[in-house]
Amino acid sequence: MRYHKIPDETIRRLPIYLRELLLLSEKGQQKISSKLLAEFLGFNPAQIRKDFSYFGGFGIRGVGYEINELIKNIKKILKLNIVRKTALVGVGNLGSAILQYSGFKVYGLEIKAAFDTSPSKIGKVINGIKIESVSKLTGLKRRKIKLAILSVPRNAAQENADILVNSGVSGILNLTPARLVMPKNIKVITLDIAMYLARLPYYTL
Amino acid sequence: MRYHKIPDETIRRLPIYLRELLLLSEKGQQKISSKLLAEFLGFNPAQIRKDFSYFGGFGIRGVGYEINELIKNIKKILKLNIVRKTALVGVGNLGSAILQYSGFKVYGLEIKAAFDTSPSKIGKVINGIKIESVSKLTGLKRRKIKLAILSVPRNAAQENADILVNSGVSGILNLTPARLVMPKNIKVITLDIAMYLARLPYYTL
DNA sequence: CTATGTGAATTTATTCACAGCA
DNA sequence: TGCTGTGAATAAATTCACATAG
Repeated sequence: MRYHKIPDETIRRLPIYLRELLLLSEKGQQKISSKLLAEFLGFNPAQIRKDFSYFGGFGIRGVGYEINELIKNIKKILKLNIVRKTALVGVGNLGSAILQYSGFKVYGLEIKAAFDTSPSKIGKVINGIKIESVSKLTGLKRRKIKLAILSVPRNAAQENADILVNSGVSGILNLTPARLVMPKNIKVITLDIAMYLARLPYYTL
Repeated sequence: MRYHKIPDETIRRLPIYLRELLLLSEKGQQKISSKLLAEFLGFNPAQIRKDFSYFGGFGIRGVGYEINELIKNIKKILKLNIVRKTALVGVGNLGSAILQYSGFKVYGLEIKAAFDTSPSKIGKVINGIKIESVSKLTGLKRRKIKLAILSVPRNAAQENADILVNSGVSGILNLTPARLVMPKNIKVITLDIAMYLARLPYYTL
C-alpha cells in the first residue's frame, strides 16, 4: 500500500466499527464481511474496506475479516489496547452522570479521578471514585492521567482546561459550550449536547 | 442566487454560529464580519459567507452582518424561531442530568415531559417536570411534542423509539449506543459520549 | 467463486479570488 | 474603500469497479 494521509473521517468511524464488532464478538460471531458490517451500520462496504486499507488491511480475500483480530487491530490504532485513565473535572449533574456511565469500559477507558470546587462534594464517593478538590489536579502528572473530561460551568472552562494542560493532560473531551484556546499539541473534542438536539427541527418539523 | 442543495455540514455549523452570535449579542455587540466570526470559531471566513449564502445571504457588503438579524435568520432556518417541546425518555443518571441541563434554552428547546418505567421514579418531579410512566408516551401526539431524547438502556432503545414514532415524534436524539432502525421520514441523531472520548488517545498519546 | 484491497471516477466540501454593492 | 456573495479552483471523502488472493 502506498502512503496515504489518514482521513479524520476514518478515525471518527473506527470507534463505530469497534462498538459493533465488540457486540458481534459477544454474540459469538467469528467472521464478518465488509458487506454485512456495512449493512448493520448503514455504510458503504467499500468505505469500510478503504478505511481498514489505510492501515494495511486486516481481511482475508474471499473470506472476510476475523472479528477478534479486527477488534485488536482497531484498538491498537486508536491506542485503546491498554486501559486509558481519565479524569473528570466538574461533578455537577452531567459530571456525576458521567461518573456512573458504564459505556466507557468497552473502549478501555476508565475514569480514575474526579474533581470539583464545591466543599459539599469534595470527599463524597460516586461509583467508587472519591471527589477531590480541583487544587489536586496538578497530581495528574504523577498519576499518569493524560485524558480528561471537562464538565464545569462555561465560565470556568478555559481556566480549568489550562490547569489540565499544565498537569500533563493532552486530550480533553469538552462537554461545556465554551471555545477552548489551547496549544496545538493538545487535542480537544467539544461535545455540546444541546447543539445536536438543535439540528433535529430542521430535518423534521 | 442559483439553486444549491444545502450541505449537511452547513446545517451542522449553524448551531455553532448561533451559539457564538447569541453570546456576542449578550455582550452588546451589534455587528460582526465573517472574518472576525471565523477567527472566534477557528473557521475560514469564506466558509461562513458561503454557508449563509445558501439561504440568500444576510449581510451588507462593505459592512458585515447585523448580529440580531443574523440570529433571527439562523433560528428560522433551523426552525428554532418558536419554542420546540421535547420529551425525555429514560430518567437514569444521564437522563436526569439532561432534565437539569440548562443548555437547551438558548436554542429555544424545552423539555416538557419525562418518562420512565421504574415505579420508584414515576411521580417524582425533577426541575419542574413530573416523571410519567412510559405507557403515557402515546399522549405526546395530543401534547404536540415532536422531538425526543432517548436515554434508556441499550436493549430498550429500539422498542422505545418505535413507540415514540407511533406517538408522532419525528426527531430523536439517541443517547444510547444502539443502532435504531427507523422509517426514513424520522430523523435520528445518535450521540454516544464514549465514542468521542475514544478518539482522543489516537491524537495525543 | 468469493470478498478484499485499491487505483480511478465521482461526489461533496472547502477555499480562493474577485466582481459587485453599500 | 471594505466586506459580502459567489462562480471557479482545489481539496477531501466517498463510491465504483476490477485485479488479485484465498
